[in-house]
Amino acid sequence: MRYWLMKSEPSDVSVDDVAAMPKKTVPWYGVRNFQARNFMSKEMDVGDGVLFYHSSCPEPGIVGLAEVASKAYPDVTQFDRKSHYFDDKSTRENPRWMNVDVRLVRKTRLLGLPELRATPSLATMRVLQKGNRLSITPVSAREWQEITRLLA
DNA sequence: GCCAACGTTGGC
DNA sequence: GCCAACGTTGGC
Repeated sequence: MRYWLMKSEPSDVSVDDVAAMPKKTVPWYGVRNFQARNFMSKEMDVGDGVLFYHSSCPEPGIVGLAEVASKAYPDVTQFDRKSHYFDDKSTRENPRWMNVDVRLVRKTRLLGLPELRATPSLATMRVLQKGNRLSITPVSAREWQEITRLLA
């Protein structure tokens, strides 16, 4: 069992959007970074814990607890010419991009960036490091426990 | 809108 | 394989 932080732009897919989905499940499409892709395709397992994070918005931070709900499979948006995420280097035979499904377990209060930064036990979190841009980062068991405690 | 940080591309 | 140029992310 591992833990992850996954960023989404709420103007694209917000925690409320996912809460409104059937089964509260969404394909985590649009990841176009090899390291983040590899986390999904090589390291995630069904049932792993996920911190649902809103980025590029007025109040960035953790907004929900979720879980990995499927193994990785080809991201359909890479084949869609009309999609912002279309990739002409990708073919059905050799897809470059994969995604897992993520199921929202529960929406939480906003645990915003300032509060994360103000919590000494969370100083190790990748998302708090200067210059971090990765949209998917591993979270340690200790960090996960501290965050679920703050959200209890 | 600014800018720091980082990833990718492509010429050599 | 190096590295400059360029593009993107994402907080502020």
